[in-house]
Amino acid sequence: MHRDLPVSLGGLRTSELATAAGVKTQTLRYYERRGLLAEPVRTPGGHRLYPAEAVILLRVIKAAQRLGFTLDEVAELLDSGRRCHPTGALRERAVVKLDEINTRIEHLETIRTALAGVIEAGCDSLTHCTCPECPLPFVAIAPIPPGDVNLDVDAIPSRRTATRRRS
Amino acid sequence: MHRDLPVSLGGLRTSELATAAGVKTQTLRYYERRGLLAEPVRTPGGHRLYPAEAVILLRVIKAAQRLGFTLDEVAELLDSGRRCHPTGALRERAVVKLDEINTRIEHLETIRTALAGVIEAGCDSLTHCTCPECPLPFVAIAPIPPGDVNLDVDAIPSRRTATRRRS
DNA sequence: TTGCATCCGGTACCCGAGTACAGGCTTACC
DNA sequence: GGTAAGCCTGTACTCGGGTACCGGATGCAA
Repeated sequence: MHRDLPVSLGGLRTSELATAAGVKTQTLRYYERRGLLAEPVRTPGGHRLYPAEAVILLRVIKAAQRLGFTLDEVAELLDSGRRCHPTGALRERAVVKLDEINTRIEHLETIRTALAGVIEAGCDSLTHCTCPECPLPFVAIAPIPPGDVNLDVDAIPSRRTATRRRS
Repeated sequence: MHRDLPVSLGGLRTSELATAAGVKTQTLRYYERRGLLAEPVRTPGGHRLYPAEAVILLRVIKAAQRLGFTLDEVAELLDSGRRCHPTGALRERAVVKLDEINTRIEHLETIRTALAGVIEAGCDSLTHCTCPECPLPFVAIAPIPPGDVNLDVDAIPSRRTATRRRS
């Protein structure tokens, strides 16, 4: 292998990487804190110098986000990908995530149906609707779905901070 | 009209209303701060005494939440319902909300398709996938959908606080 | 060498819908 | 009167994914 073409003579500066990956410079430091980006080499003065591969890594992170993974999950997937030979980790995660997405779609479809009913019936007030056979009281029967309209706060065991470092 | 049956002799205590409506007592005070619940009468000692209708109001709020409305929207709908004769406000809001819900469902369906593709192809790593014709790079093409997986932060003009009082 | 752009770490803040806790007061019952 | 339960206000915290701002240091070109 020959040497790579010189990339900004020694690495990418924070703003160069940010521009190349389409994120803000603050986001890079945020990802570093979260453990998604390894701490890069520094100049003698303390400025970060990223390797060219960092651009690809950031694209991968964004792709995984688009698939519905949280940054914590992305970090874990990247970690398990680094540590060992290919296992089923990604696949398993994807299957679980798919299930999650399906559940959320179902909840939203329930809402859509109820909302369409309210529109169709011509409801004109939450409290004193004058429409005949008003469906509003029946909306009260269904539970409030988690995760979409209201934030889903169950299944969160450990307290965490946005400024934590990686384990 | 005869007098209502005595309800706890003068009104509902905070915990009585909370229990009757299926919410926490703190939530009642939170709703009061948000302007969803009017400030109730107090005992000489400063304890809140709610009218019996408050239970119904809370059920209405919960029903509206189930339809996908935020508390701000619910507050507005309740307000416009109180101020004037039935207008199309609720209907208009519901139509807009329905559109919102549909958009979110579409985003989630895009994610679902991509995720199913990843599972079907048998991807085993985010960074070094060994599967043939890996779909992962193509995931990078679609934009990150707002509102669902990542929080939607556009279209927020005014700064607001959770502890504000109603206007 | 001067001047300006960029970068540094640290902290605080945003969204929504609550929840949690501290320290003090009131109410109700015995 | 004593005591326990409930209520009060006020503040801080949760989730996730970043943003915004600060004072100070560094990098680079003219």
